[in-house]
Amino acid sequence: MTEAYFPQEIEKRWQKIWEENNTFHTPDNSEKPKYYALSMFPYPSGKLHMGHVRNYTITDVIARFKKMQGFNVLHPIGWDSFGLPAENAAMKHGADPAKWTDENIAYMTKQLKMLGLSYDWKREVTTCKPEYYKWTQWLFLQLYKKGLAYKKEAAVNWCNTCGTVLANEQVIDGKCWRCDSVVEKKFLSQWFFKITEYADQLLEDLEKLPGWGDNVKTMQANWIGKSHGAIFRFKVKEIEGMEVPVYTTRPDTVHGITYLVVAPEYKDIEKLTTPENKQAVEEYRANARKMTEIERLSTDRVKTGVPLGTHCINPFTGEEFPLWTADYALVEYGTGAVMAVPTHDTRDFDFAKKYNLPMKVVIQNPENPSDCKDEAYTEEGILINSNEFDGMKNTEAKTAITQKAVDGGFGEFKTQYRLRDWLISRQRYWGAPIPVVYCDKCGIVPEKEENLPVMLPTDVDFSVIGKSPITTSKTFKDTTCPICKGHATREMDTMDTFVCSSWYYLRYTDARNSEKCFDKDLVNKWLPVDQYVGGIEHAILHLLYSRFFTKALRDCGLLDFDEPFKNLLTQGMVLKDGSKMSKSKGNTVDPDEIFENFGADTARLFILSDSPPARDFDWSDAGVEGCYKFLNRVWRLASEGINNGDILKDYNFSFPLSRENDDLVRTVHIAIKGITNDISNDFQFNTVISKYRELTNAIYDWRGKKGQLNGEDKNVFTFAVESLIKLMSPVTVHMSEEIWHEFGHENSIHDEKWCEWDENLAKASKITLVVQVNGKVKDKVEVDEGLSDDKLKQTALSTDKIKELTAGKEIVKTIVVPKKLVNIVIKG
RNA sequence: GCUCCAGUGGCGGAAUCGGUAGACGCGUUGGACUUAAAAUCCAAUCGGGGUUCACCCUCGGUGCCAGUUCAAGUCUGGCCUGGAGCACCA
Repeated sequence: MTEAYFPQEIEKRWQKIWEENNTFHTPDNSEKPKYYALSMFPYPSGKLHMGHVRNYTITDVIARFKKMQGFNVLHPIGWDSFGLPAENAAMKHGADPAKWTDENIAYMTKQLKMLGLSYDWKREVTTCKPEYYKWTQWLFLQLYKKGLAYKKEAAVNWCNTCGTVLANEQVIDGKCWRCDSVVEKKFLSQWFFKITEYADQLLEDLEKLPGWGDNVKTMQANWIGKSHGAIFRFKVKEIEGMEVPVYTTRPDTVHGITYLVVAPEYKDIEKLTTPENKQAVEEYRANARKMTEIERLSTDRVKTGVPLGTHCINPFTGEEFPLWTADYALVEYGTGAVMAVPTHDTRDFDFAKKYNLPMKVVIQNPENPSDCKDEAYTEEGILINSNEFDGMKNTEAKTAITQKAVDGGFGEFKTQYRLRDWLISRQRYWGAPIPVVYCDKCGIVPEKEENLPVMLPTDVDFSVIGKSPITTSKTFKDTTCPICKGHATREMDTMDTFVCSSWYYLRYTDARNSEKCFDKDLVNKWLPVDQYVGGIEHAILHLLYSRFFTKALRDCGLLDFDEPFKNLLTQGMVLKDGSKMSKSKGNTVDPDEIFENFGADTARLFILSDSPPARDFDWSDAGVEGCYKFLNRVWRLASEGINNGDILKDYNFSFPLSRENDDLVRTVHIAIKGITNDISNDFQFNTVISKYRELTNAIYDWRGKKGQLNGEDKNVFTFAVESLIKLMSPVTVHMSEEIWHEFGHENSIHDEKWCEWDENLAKASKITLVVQVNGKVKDKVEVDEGLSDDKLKQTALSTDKIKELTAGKEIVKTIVVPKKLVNIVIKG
């Protein structure tokens, strides 16, 4: 065995052998229990970045560890390959998005293989290939049949730079998630998925996910935004038979209403406007349309509005109050109208102050009454000025008042969600075409399943500006109606790429099936994913959509489970010099360079070593070198062992051993136990790696003390080094394999069983007893493991130091913590 | 404003149940080897004070203030700071 460690040569060689031997193929039929380890699949942007390296290394180590523990592990990879960057690149360079995408996939595949990842490449999926998007379209049709896909005219988010609409989830701070441009509102007819129908399930089933972080779960819960309240319907005084319904979470304040607000886009607003007010209202509405989302939704903005001239009647009091329009009411939420109680709502208060509208206090804290002149009182309290409800606690009044409305026929209890339906149409080329046609006679007609896939046309002109390139195709638009065979035109929009990524994890179970989306038995056998690993940026988007898809497909009879991802690990970002790696900051580290200079094993080891997976990780060049040195140290231990004849082909030793050898064997067992627990317990790879180092240090120390090794020593030494190599094998996949073979083994170390430990050996023969006086450490004594509590107490009390400290003092009590510590409580 | 997460040496971070705070590493300093360098190895490294000064003793220390306890980084209450998410959602 060479004395020097040459990772590049070793890594290339083993990668080739593994590929030839099909080492990481996953059989569908196996006696072993299944384990599905999954990384969020990449967008083929061109090259891997360190975030990918971290993500895939974490999942790979988990997959390998589980495999060694005896599971049949599914660990697949694929490409989320539809999307704007390919199309933008095509427009810029006049290339074909398909070609651009294929080239990127080819390059990144090479990089993934260089990282030594244990993927079953036979299950690779690529969402932009017809054999995949055929099934994306097929699933769309299933949702359509279920009434979960529908088209409607709505106020939607429009990104002018990307030239397409966006889902609510893709608007961050009023800006496009991709290009950061300010998003506008447009009224367009678009395709939606009815995710709101699953709002309650999506919320409640979060409780079925103890393996998800609280941060992700609360983000989803907040996004769904369930609230309890009431609908009240107010008669319009001036218009016979006309009513304005409002949604409120504060029915208890209904006696304090002094005006009512409808959104500028409210459907009946023109009817509700008197001729005298028409001009002002029209101007206000036009102005609101012009404003961006950001301007409109800014909370710091001074509220504005104009009166409509009409009035509503409060059915609880008979009072009349004016109707206004103001853009602080949102047309998409609730009923689009708000009952305003300035005394008990800060927004209504601000508005009422500005326009000098009346206020009426109806809730009061009896101990500290407020007149609500300076600010709204939004806390709990007792009702006043509320007729028969006076004196009631407001929490109880919510129910009582709503009940009165129910009984009177002018209201009901109502649960409301913030979640909106998922807008999936995109006015872009590089996506899965929505498989519907518009027939001159039959209207909207879904494409027949046997006609799938609806192929993306290739005769398109990418140089067009201001419209989707797909519209330039001469072959795509005109078609025949599947029902009447008459003339029809195809839907020109494609699907949001998040639709493609909402089901890819299902396709891996049966990736090559050309007859079906997936085999039902296979999908139910492999799913749910046992461990999903990816970035926190998908906390709402991809993870919420996938959960919705799973539930919807379950209801279509395609799946037997409710939740796709049993455990979720959201890995932290990879930072450099304290900030996120990015091209614009110029602080990126190229994985290729690291592979070339240090090898993939060093990269894998380092990316796991310094921080727990969920935390951000600061890349440091010194840290990489430190890991490289450590691997050299392990390599030397093995190569010197072989070259000196200290490594035996098989080890074999029996107890009792000499003291030092016994200690080393115990150290190995302690390491096996610790490393196994650390991986099993939230994948604490940073402490796993520190334990690799501790074990390595211990073996070095032991050998340093021994000098020449005798027969028993060689057996123990071989056991120790071989255990170390095996424990490291999920991380340093190539080096461990190389050393394993140098030690004379014929099989792959990756087919080996994980190391086991003996509980009796996984502890030191001696323990350090800590002796405290009044809770402060005063002395430490080496004692044999397994002494009784009484014996420990006696030992503690009999040391010179403790005798001195306790002399002449009263010992109040003595607490013994078995195998650890004695605390002596003294007085005086 | 609301919600969640975090706060430990010069740095990344350790510390099952409340039981030796700072594992392991990075960095720094000193030393060995060497003509020299690289590599490697050894040692020191939370702060203040003391001392008979390689040992040792003592006090303080996990964002802040209280509390529970024989014992608190860990539990409880109240704050402060940073990060993330949501935000005119009635």
